[in-house]
Amino acid sequence: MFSKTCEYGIRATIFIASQSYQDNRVGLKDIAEKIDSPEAFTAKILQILSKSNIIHSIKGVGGGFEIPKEKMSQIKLIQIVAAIDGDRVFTGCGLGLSHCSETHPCPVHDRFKEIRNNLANMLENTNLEELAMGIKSGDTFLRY
Amino acid sequence: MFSKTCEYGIRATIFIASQSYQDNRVGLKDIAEKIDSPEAFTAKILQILSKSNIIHSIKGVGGGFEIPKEKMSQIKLIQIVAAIDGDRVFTGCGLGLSHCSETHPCPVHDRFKEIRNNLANMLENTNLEELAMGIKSGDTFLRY
DNA sequence: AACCAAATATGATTTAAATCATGTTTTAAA
DNA sequence: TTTAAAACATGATTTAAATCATATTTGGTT
Repeated sequence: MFSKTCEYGIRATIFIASQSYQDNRVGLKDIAEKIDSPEAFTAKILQILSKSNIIHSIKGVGGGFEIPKEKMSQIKLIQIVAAIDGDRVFTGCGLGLSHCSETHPCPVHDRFKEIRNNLANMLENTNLEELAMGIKSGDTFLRY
Repeated sequence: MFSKTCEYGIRATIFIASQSYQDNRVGLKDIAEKIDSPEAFTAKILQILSKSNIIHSIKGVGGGFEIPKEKMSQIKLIQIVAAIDGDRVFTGCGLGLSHCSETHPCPVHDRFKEIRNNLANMLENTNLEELAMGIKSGDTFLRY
């Protein structure tokens, strides 16, 4: 569904949010460990997220990553996915046609449109705060 | 969503069905051309489909691939996907956790379950015959 | 000002998926 | 019974995604 880059990106963002929620700034090493991801690869992903203004980074000693508490409920899953994977998931043809469209549809065009709309709605309506809550309460997990 | 292998596989199967519908056996070259796929790669995929009993192959001069008309409405999209991509699409975690489950869920577990169920239902309820019809009537396309 | 811990930037390597190439087997027809 | 057209089988190569490695910049601390 999503690229691994995107999967790690979502997990990292949720972890950062769950920590920021209790005013805890976190560093790369900690993030990579807590979401079980390769450190150097994760660093790159965090930079994308940082440039996309989804997370905030602070350089230097005592630096790290954080997300302002008041922004959490505004950040939707779709922003993370869009920043990393682009709109591939939402617009790409289910059968890989490069010019699949309403006027030139593949055989599963309409059926897929519905699935993709479901997905898009879900991503648009899910915010970081709710996801971070599950981690904080121990109901959901970011590794294994 | 699906691997390219699977996308080509679905397209090839639909094309074969649309031709078998009018008692037309088709060969590799023709298939690859009509669905715009690399020939040698397509050959491998057709072998998977053949071994999975989704398509029928005939060797030798005048041979090719076909699907018995009476089977078409019985073959569902999900069989093709399962034969090529396995159950990855239906069971895999949305965030890439290897042991995501009801008792150890990722933060989007329930939300994704719904999407995946939608997808599975669609694939289970879509048969080859209906898809082949769209091609035959010129309403849908298998290339570009 | 010097130092160190952090993020940032960039490029190299590895891995898996996709693609290509080549030889083997089967079968109808001449 | 030879030939040719087809599928089948297997391995090599290419490509893109994922991962690793290394050097640079930044900013607080001493």
